[in-house]
Amino acid sequence: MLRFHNSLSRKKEDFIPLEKGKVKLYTCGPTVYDKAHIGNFRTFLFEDFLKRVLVARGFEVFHIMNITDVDDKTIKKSKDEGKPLSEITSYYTDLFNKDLTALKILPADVYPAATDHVGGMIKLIQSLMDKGHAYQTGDGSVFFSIESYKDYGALTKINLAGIQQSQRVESDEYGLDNPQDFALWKTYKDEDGDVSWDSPWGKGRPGWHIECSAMSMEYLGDHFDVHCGGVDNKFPHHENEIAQSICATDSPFVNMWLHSEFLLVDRGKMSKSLGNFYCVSDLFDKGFSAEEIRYIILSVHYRTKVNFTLDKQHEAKMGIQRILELRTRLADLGTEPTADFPNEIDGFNAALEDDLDAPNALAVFFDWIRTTNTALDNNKLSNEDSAKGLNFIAYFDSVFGVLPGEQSVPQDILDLVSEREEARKNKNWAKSDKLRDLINSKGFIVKDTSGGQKLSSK
RNA sequence: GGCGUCGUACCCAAGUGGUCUAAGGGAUCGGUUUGCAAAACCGCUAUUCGCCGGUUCGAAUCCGGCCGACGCCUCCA
Repeated sequence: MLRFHNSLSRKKEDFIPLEKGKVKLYTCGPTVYDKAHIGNFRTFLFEDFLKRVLVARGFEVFHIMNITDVDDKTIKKSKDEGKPLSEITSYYTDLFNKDLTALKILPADVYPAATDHVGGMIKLIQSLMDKGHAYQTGDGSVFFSIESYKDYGALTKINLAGIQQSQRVESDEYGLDNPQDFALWKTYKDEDGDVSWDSPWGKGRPGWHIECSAMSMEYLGDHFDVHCGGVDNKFPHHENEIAQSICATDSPFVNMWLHSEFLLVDRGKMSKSLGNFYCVSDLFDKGFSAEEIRYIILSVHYRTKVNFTLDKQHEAKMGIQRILELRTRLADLGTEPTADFPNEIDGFNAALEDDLDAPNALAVFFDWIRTTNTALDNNKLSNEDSAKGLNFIAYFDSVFGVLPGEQSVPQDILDLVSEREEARKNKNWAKSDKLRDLINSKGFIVKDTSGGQKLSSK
């Protein structure tokens, strides 16, 4: 039985989907105004891990990730660069997709864009107006009245009386019934340029929170299973989403809220001035592989802050190497086809099912690796055991995605290896060692085993 | 000020009332193996879980205080 820590109850709860065997999943996507950084991808990798675990445990997952392509930041960028909003957002959406693919993140079923769903948002706002949960201010904007929803603050246990008043009061926030009321529809301002839609409340654009409500409901229905995001989205974003969704539909909204913790770099927030601000492409430039990035991030529990440092690459590299090493040993041993797994898979699954305890799952897996290596050393592994082991490794990787694909070896390396073979036959150790160094300098590791030379990439 | 998370070996990191004299990984050193290496395996590295009290037959795990780190309350994942 899968259990997840539900942010609503702050407890681990048994996961029971609304429809048996199927999971409706909504994850907050990027605002496409700039390159996404490694912190953003901590969350996307957590969500990918969640999805992979659900799939591995036999669930059919229907996954929606929105693209926020209209908001203050995108509009500002478009103005600053003097380009149409759509040009900016499609450029950064493409970059985002490239990063997702590069990091082996399984694609969502649909990536709805906010600008394609303004109609749905207007309907929701209308419903809120009709039911008295929303009101229009003097300048034409529409706000949600948090006092109209008695359970407001359930997610973050927010104490409205004690909340610190924002120092800043924007023009469209004049005339609010309650300073914490949030915008559903923002009336048109000159700086919005040509970004506007017509609505029953005049020309304008939607507020941020309403887009997730509209798009999740459009694809997943009023009531669905899981909604994820980073912790910083709990308030106000998710709190507001819950309020407006429930008030608009009079239906329960989301059963299970999962939030991933922050990624820190050098123990603090990333900042461009400190030079510790990394985009995915920056890390690739520094020689990180996608698998190493995944390993570093996934080897820490999603509700624990992860401190990203460049020196963790080595740890990741070694861990991955250890797994690949065993995979090669098993494949070399020979196999007898079987669909079974080693018994250790039970402990592995138990860890995953206990609120995605990846570190524990890794511990179980590495324990098994040691046991299996010992058995191999003692010639105590059958071909069937070997096949089971390979199945386990494949299953492991279907969840973690940290094993690189087979890499072809260039011909010049193969030539050096056969030259070395010749030298070894003649016990010309000096030449053999020299060739080993040369091969090493070209990015490959050669090992001498009882079965001859073995090549692997560094 | 309000809300919240966290502090476990040299480093990373699980565990959250007894099976904990605390998993797993990385690193170091020693050993087996090897032409030498590499890989693999074995051993060493926390009687202790930020500090101080308390509850309990029993606490890393619960409660209180203190110290320290971090986050949200500003359309930042």
